[in-house]
Amino acid sequence: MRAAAALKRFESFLREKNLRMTEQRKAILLLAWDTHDHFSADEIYAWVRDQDASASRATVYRTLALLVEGGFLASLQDARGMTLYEHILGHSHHDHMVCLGCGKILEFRNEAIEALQEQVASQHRFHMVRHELRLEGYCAGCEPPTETEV
Amino acid sequence: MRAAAALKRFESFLREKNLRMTEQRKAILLLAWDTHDHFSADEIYAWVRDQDASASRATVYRTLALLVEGGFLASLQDARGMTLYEHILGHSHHDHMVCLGCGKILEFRNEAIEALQEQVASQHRFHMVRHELRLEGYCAGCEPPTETEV
DNA sequence: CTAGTTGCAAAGGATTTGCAACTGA
DNA sequence: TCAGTTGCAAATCCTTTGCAACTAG
Repeated sequence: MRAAAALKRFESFLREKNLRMTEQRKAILLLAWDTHDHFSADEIYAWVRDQDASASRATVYRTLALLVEGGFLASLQDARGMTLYEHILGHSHHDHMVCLGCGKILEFRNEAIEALQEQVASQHRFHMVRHELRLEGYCAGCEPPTETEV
Repeated sequence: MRAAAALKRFESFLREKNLRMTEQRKAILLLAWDTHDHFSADEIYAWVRDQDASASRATVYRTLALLVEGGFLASLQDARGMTLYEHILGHSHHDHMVCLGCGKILEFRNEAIEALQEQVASQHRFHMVRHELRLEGYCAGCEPPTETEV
């Protein structure tokens, strides 16, 4: 989904909740749509500050929470447990491989795994609303550490 | 694996790294083996304090990190993002369903999902060392929130 | 107008760290 | 003995919150 369309959806989302569209909220949504990478709260805060030096971290965190709630962004954890975000509206769900060497995050989607998750959940009469699958290891460019490096 | 066996392994692990077995480390390992539930750093700290009122949180955190490194414990995130631990040595790997209603954590294991993960990783020339699969939703005893409750 | 929003600064909560006193091997 | 360990308190890091001044609708 393009940024303009996402923005329209965000406006509807806010209207339905009797919340207001503000300059900061608009800027944060657009910045999130501008990157195809995963970003941290602090990174997007820096980008917001580039546009508006008076913006606060508080607003960034409040807006990120809204965007996650509305299904615009998804959050995930990087190798060190830090929260990262990515825009997902209009994108198909995917899972992540996190490289413990360089920190790079690879995305993948596997229909069979998705289907099996649904199956497992329903077997346990569990009403699944989301899931997170993270594979940790070393990407093609990074060697796993050897015994002696420990 | 029984507590006594785990303790022996912990001793070997420490010896190999030129670290020492201490009363606190022993107590923490045994307490971790005493529960079949997931526990937080603060919970095990409270249990340690029951035995030795002078023990410190710092030691608990340091020891938990050691136990995770040695493959004695695994860590996972609960519904609120808090880190929980569980003892895993000698237990087969499993994944988790986290109830957003009551916080309960259900365990499951699905061979097909495990196999597919391996397959996906190797397709991407990714050397997987561990993975975490978490399904979030509502367990059989908890109703999903309705629209109006939001 | 006025409920919702913001920036600020302070609070929060989990975890880590520096350090001097201890202790296991 | 002496490198490794501990408890303490302070420090960190990320995130949330109270509040008075703003602002969208």
